[in-house]
Amino acid sequence: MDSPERNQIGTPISKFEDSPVFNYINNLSPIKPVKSLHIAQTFHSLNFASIPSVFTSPHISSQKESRFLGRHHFSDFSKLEISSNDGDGGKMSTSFSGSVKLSDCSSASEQEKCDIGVSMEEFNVERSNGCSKLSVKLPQALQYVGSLGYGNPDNDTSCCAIKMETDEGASVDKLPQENPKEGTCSVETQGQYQLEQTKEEGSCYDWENLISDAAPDVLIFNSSTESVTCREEDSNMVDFDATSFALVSHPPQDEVGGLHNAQPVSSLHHDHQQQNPINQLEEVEDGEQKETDHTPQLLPSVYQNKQDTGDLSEKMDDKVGDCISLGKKVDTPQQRGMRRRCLVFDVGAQKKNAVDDSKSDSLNSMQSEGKCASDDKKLVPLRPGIGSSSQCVLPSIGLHLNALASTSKDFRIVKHESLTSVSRLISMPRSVGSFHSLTAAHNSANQSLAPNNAQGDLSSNGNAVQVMQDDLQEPALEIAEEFNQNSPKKKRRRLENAGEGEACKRCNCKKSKCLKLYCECFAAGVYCVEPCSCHDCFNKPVHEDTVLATRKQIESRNPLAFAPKVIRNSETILETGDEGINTPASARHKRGCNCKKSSCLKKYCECYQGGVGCSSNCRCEGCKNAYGRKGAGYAPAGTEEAEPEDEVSEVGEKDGIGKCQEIMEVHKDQQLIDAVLPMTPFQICRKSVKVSFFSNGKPPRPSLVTGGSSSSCVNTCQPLKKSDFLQHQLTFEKHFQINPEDETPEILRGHCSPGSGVKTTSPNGKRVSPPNRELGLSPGQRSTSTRKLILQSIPSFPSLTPYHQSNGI
DNA sequence: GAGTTTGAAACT
DNA sequence: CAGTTTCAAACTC
Repeated sequence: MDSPERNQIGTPISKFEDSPVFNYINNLSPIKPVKSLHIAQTFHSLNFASIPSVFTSPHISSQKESRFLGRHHFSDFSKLEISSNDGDGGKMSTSFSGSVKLSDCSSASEQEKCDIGVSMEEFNVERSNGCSKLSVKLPQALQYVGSLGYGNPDNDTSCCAIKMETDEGASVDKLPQENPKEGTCSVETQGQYQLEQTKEEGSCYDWENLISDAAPDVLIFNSSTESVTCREEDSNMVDFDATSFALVSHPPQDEVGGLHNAQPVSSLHHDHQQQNPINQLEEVEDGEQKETDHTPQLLPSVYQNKQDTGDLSEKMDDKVGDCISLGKKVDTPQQRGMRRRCLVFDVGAQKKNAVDDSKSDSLNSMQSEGKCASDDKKLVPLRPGIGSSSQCVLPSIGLHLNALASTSKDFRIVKHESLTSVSRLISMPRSVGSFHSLTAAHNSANQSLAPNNAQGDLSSNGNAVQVMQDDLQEPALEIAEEFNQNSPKKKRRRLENAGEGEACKRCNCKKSKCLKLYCECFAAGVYCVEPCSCHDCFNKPVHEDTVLATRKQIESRNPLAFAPKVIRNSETILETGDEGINTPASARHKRGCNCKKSSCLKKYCECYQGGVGCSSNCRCEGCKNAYGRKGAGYAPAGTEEAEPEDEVSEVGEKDGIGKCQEIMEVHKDQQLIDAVLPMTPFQICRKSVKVSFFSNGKPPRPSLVTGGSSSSCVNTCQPLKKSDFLQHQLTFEKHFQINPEDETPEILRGHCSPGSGVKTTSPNGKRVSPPNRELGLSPGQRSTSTRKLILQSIPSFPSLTPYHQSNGI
């Protein structure tokens, strides 16, 4: 099995040895770097192979999924691997290791364990198999492998190298033997096994070393700090040899690294997983020899972790810096692609991890929010540094999205969400998840209260998502800054200050236990988060069952209870039969308001709050809704602004039938747009439109089924000034260019917002300007509103479906 | 921050 | 379906 690879390895090794880190490691442990070279080389080749995959978006999703699935289907994995590997003895060995780990995972209840196992398996599979078969059988793992670049000659070489190592290492033989043990045993067993191995092999690892080598992942996994350590490891790797090492670690590390940099919290798991695979592979396959390789990287990190969490921030910074340096150092287009990819993966991975953690770990992690929060805080300071590098920042994008999803206004929440992954995950799945869905066929985000119905629609935008990540760096930085200020009160204040945009849902429920629609969080389909001031809150992941049951109950009463309250104009028109109002921006409240004293000029009015005009569905009295009075069509923004009250035309409500034509016209326009433009969140909203006419012109309240747009969307849009829908679309195509002021990707801004985005054509074919409003919003407000838009809109989608179906994988 | 107002949600 | 109560957000001071 000795392949030319070894020869190739030479260079990298030298670099390794030269690095201070390497020296340090050597001092710590007797292990010699020789074999590490092989490993590194192997990975390196893998990395190169992966490069091609980088450009293909599908991989990302696959990766995520693979991991996620992997956990659940470990047993299958082992089987598959075995079958595929039957041909080669060497391959068999590798596959075996993988299978073993898989079995571990399956047996192990802990996610961490599972994660490790999965990652291991993936790697093993890749190496051992190098075959497309595996990919087919194991889409998840395979995809990941595919990203590595199986088809490429490089890949083959890498595989060979691995095989050689396995063959060479006595560990290989041992692996099969141990498999039975591990199969039943948990990860811990693996650690022991490794220890035994070390002992047997004669390697003189200390307990610490063992930990780092064998079980670092397991031990450290959960804590965010550990992730940091991983990062350090990664960074160290990078330092060793920017070119070779960075590449080597990249496939996994990049993802991890990128995530870490950007999103320390969420990325943690990934890092561990990814790194673990490497380490484990080395350990398992190479046994003693490979250990040396690992030790250099692992030891430092481990030690650091043990020493202080307090230093984490510093470490993080260092790591970040390293990552950045890596990115810079290795800037070949390919690598770039890798990074991006990694980022993307990270995001997805994060979700998965978060989801997995939350779920598999069973609420524990979620419950331990407080703990997470602390970790988060630690991490927070680091972020700014992260922002320095584009790559690093990119990962953070995921957080940003999360923040957006959960609460457009407060990023602080985002932090919690990402870190804790518990409550806010819900939101994450939706927003991010939806986007993720783009990449990943199925988002696991079970936690999201509502299923990601929109995901499918969004999937088309996968590329856009990636772009967003790149573009969102600045926002990420802001987030980091915001994180620093984290008292709930401050958050609240901010929200209040933020102005109208309702960014995040934060409730203050006292008697409803956040299990009724009174609760904004619950109504929005998200779990309550720290910023909430609710009492006796049951709207938390811990009480998922209760939440679901209650939700079901409410939905049984009113299927549209969780549907967006505000409907896009086309929908509205159809539903309400109000066409008159149908200016493009004429979104309408699903049920209409019932205001009597507020004249629909205050937020008491849901229509007003949603930034939409009142419609025939409204039973309001003395309506002066600036966005459009009941019975009156939406007036062009300018008109309304000029004199909303003058318009008070109480134009009789048109009969739905009579307006059919207009409606149809609108529909046509919409269809046209849809056909031409790529699917955007906004579009999603549209699609949800249901056509239903009612003789009386008023549809039953629940008549509407809006798949996509959420009330939030509309709401958020409201602040937005009139902008062309087309323009937004174009913007979207441009890949979410970020407006410097808003920091929000234009996509987010415009798409969902019916108000802003919709410069659609009126029934007449004239362009209607959305209600601009009296609510003159400052740029900042707009941004918030836009953010909110995205997030909220997403949540609303899922609301119709059961929360936890997401796992459906 | 406390109290009031308001209208949706829930209940009867 | 209508009326009443409950609830929490919005608003005011």
